[in-house]
Amino acid sequence: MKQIIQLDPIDTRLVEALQQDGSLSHAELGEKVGTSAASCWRRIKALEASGVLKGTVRLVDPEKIGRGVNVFCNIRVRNHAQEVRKPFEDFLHERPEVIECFSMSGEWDYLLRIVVADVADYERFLMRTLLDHPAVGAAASHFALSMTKYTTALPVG
Amino acid sequence: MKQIIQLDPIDTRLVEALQQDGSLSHAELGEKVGTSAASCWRRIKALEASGVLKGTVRLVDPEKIGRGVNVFCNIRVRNHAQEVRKPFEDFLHERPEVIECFSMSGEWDYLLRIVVADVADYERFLMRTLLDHPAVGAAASHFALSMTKYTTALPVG
DNA sequence: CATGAAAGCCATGGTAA
DNA sequence: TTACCATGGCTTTCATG
Repeated sequence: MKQIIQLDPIDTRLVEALQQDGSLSHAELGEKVGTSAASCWRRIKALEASGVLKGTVRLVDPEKIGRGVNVFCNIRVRNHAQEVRKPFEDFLHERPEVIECFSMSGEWDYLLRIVVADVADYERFLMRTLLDHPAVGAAASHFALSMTKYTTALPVG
Repeated sequence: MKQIIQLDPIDTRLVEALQQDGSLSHAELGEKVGTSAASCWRRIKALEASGVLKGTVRLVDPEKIGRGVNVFCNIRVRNHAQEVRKPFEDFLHERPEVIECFSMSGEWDYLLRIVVADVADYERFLMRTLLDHPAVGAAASHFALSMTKYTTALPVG
């Protein structure tokens, strides 16, 4: 059972602010959320300790590095045994072009988001990497035309 | 036409490192990628200016704040005119539970990733918010059972 | 011309009251 | 919460390959 952490109004605004900009100083954060820098510092430490706040990352423009094409791929596994799924999931973790993977209810077992340079690049990945994996029974690919919205910020509070 | 920026080996490692941990100091980065702190500083400024590096964000554990349920929702719009799609996209930008939205090729027009607390929470969002929007013609929802992989780091180089 | 070393200033984190 | 201090990072300059 996962523990949900309750946040007071200041923590809530703090987490909102940090999700938007992780480079703010404690003083700026204090100003923004309505408390002092020292208080911010303590709250952030507590939020890190409780596991609410995770890492700080720098975001990259996909287009600028030639990874502007998003493909969603539904996967059905040959066999639902853990001995089949686990190695497949490990394999996905090692593939950097697989940005997201969800285990799904319904007709398909997994939904993957994959970033590639172009259609030919995806063909290579699909044919030579994904479909080669022994766990994969069936796959259905859907190309995105554009990214309408993408955020790492979750609604909080 | 989007411009793809070519990165030399040091820039590549720099961007890789910053995508993993955006809180490293220039000195630590220099050590990691094999150059000096000053050089790192200059390179980062250039990568920001060229648009490769975007913001720094803090990540939050979805489970810990009660947003552990992911739903993927396919949407078909009533009408493909820009006068219909644009207001719908603006509407999605205002909905914080909509984390990602892609305009899609194929049978459906949009694919949304939505984070909610539980199934009842999703029902409210679907019935009272999404399906109420005049642009929405049809919707098909798929629940994730678990998040197998999630990263913000794109493959570079 | 870009890089790396050196140095000073300043802001920041951390602590004590 | 406020005030303070010391640490360390940011930024510039300069010499070098």
